[in-house]
Amino acid sequence: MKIYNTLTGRKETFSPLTPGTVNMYVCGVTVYDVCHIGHARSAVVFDTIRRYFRYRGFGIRFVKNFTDIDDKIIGRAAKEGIPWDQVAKKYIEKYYEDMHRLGVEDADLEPRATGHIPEIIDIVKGLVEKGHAYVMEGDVYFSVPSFPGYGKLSGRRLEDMLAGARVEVDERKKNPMDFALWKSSKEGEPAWGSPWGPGRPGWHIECSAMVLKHLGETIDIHAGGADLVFPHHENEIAQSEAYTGKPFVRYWMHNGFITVNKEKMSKSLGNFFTLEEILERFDAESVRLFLLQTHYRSPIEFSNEPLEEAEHTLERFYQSLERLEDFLTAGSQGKKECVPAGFEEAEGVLASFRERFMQAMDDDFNTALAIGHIFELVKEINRFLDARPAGPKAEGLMSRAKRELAEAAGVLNVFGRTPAQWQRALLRIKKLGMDEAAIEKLIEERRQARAQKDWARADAIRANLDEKGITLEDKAGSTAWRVKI
RNA sequence: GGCGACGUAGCCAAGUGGUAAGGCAGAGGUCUGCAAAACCUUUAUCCAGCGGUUCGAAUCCGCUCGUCGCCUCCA
Repeated sequence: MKIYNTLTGRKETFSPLTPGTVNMYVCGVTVYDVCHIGHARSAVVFDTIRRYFRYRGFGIRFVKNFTDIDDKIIGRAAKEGIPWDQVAKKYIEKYYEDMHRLGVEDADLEPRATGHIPEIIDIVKGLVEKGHAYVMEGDVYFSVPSFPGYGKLSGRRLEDMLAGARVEVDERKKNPMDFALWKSSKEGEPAWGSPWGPGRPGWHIECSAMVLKHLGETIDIHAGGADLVFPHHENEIAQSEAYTGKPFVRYWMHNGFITVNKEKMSKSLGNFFTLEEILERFDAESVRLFLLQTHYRSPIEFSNEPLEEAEHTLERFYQSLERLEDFLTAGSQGKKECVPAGFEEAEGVLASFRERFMQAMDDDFNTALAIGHIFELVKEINRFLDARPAGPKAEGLMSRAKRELAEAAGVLNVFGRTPAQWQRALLRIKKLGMDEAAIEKLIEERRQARAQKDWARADAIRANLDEKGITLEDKAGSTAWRVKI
């Protein structure tokens, strides 16, 4: 298995510290507002990676935090007129709601900054004792020049950063690059007691504390969005390694951004789309597929078009799955065995499928390629079924195909529903104003018209449904309806 | 100003040394009462441009152009 490591800038063969088990920490969200599609990308990508590790037989301890105290939460509390911890609670709940819809599984552990104040204080104390941090009027700062490796993750040198001159000027810091480990609180702000007076933790220290407590001094994988590389992860390395004297993280993974008009989607630019509004218009599975159809490190341009394409892709998948299931359900009782000419080819594609799927995923979690392989198999299934096969040999092949698809689907956590569930979900999300019963009733009317060869009447019913967004498909013994995309 | 990434068909997107996956859209065909779907054929002599390394490069190196990111909170 190969993983691109931000620390070295290249793909490396993955081997965990303890063979067979992976310790992984993902930076979650700061809960001061609802999530946008960018947050979803990070969650979905690392959820998929976690699932793949399990699929490959690794034991994995997967930790994802919530930052539930910081300036933005305090600001939001003032704005909404509710206590800061109510802000955190509200947006944590919203986070779960959104992420569950996207098929993101809860982490094994979801620690919060405020649940680790004593651990944070211990580390800050230790850093002060070791001379890596200093106290200034109730604040504690990490001394960046005291840590020689500073800049190794983001690939920059201290001098270069200072030359940038966009660093805030804070006279109390000894060095402009120094960052807060502990912030004294003003009157009325949330505060915890500490050796330096009442205050709250700085942003970066919580992750160091939670990693250390729940996963250990050196962990295998630490992940998050690419915007966390600097300063957040750089600072985490500095404070953690200065404190423990051990390497902090072995593989750093960062996902790429979602862009809008080529620009990074962000709160400050105001060009973001919340998950709430996207999930109002698109089924969650379409969104998840949309996110996985691009390699996790590449940027994704956000717009309706690729989301609609993802719907198409799902439609194609579920239609083939339906054919496959119909074929298996019907069975070959009373039919003459027929092994079509394409049997060998189909068998070949099927036999190599799992291997190709794993090869793609082994290569830095190339979900886009893996999905491509799924569609090669889908095409082969369609082709095979087009040849009207019958008999145990064909059935055996197709039930194997079904199992293989289900297995891959389980890893990516897309393509996992039944075709009927997919259609119902589409019917709901597209708000066509028709329910299943009404559609079935019209299909029955049309069936009768067709039985009498009243083509005009049958076509009128079909046209009527088409106008409302429903396409009919006449199959061997029945008619299926589909939501037009 | 410093550091870095990316530029593949009409669109999306894989592909890091061996001769361009997959999807969408388009054209023609098979199937169908007609459709729809599916399948078949077809759609990049070529991977931003120019040089170089190599038997061989979209893939490695250099330069140019373009786009974006980080350097400030940020997934």
